[in-house]
Amino acid sequence: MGRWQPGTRARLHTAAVRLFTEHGYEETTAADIAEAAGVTERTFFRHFPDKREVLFDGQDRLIEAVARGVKEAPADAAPLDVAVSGVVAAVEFFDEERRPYARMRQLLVDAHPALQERERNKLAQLADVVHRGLLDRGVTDPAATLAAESAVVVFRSTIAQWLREDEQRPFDDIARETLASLRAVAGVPVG
Amino acid sequence: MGRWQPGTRARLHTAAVRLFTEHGYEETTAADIAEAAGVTERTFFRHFPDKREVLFDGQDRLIEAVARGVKEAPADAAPLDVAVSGVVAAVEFFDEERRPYARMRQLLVDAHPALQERERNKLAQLADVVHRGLLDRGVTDPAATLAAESAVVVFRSTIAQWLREDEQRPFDDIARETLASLRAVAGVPVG
DNA sequence: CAACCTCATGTCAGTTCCTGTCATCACTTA
DNA sequence: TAAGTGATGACAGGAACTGACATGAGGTTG
Repeated sequence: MGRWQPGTRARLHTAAVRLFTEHGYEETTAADIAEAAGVTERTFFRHFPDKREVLFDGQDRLIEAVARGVKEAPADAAPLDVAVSGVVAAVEFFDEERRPYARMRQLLVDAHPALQERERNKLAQLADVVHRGLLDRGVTDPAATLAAESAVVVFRSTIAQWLREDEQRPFDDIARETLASLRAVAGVPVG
Repeated sequence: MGRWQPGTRARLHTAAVRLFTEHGYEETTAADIAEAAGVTERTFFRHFPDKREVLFDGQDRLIEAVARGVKEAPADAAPLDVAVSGVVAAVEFFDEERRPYARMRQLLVDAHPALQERERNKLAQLADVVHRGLLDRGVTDPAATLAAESAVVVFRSTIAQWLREDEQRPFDDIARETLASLRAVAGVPVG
């Protein structure tokens, strides 16, 4: 039947965000989204493995950015610095057209446990990428895992702070500040 | 109808673990578990909010143990030490009848993304408890969050290492070792 | 140009997860 | 003994997915 429509996936994504914010996440069915995008429910699930995933479309590019950031970190940097360099590279992701979008999305996610769960999942993927990057750099494994996961902790805290300050200050400034805080918290206040 | 049966919840839990390991997680339906426990599917969902949750029954006691651990940490300890004291208090949880059980459960969880998602959720609750405990102790908020989440990182890594060593060494020994590793990774000069 | 191939989509049937609602029965308390 | 409580059964139903098969558009090859 239907002739081919360009950007079906993108249309599903934007329709989903709109319907979710207008009527709520649980109140919006996958069929509703599909209809709003002019396709069938079945097509929705061909593009996204489940309903939640539609909100996380495009995160692959963030993952890639982070991987690149880790790879391009200075060779003599400490593991945690390398890891955080990775997530700081996510600036390029948040500095595009996505700004106003990011806050709206975050509101949605924060309001629904099911979506928070999925978000943590994505952050775990981020940790995995950083982890692999560190292994490639020769960092051995207990340390690599710890550094990668700590970097994600810094990442989360940085985003939260960035949004709290209404995206005024540069993302990477806050990231470096957060990293310093983590070091302070970790205990030893040495210069 | 039915006369009251003691321990319905526990019976559902053990039946679930058995069926999951025998036939797989996705292959086992909630109705199967209910039937094996001698109740209705509806009753299953009265005891557990969803199918995954049945595998995490009893985690409340772990949460409580961690909260207690944070509360009882020495007054002059650094935030991260307090936080880790909390998760180290989870020893009492892993030192009971649960040892052989823990490994089997972990195999199940590791094999199914949906269950990993839920596990991360539980760990987030752990972080919340530690976070609240730190706030009660007067630690201010950016630091409290960072310490709490770092403690969870230590916790995860510790469990993994503990299982890797076949539960030979004491849990809290490994935890302290992991904490030292984290400090080294963070580039904090050890005191 | 026709036969062919690929690929996104539509259609339909079916399963599983999960929920609301009401009835029932054992046990408890007044 | 009457009323209340609490766990359960029975049933209906919605929403999230999945598998199988058909269709039609566009590009490729002879």
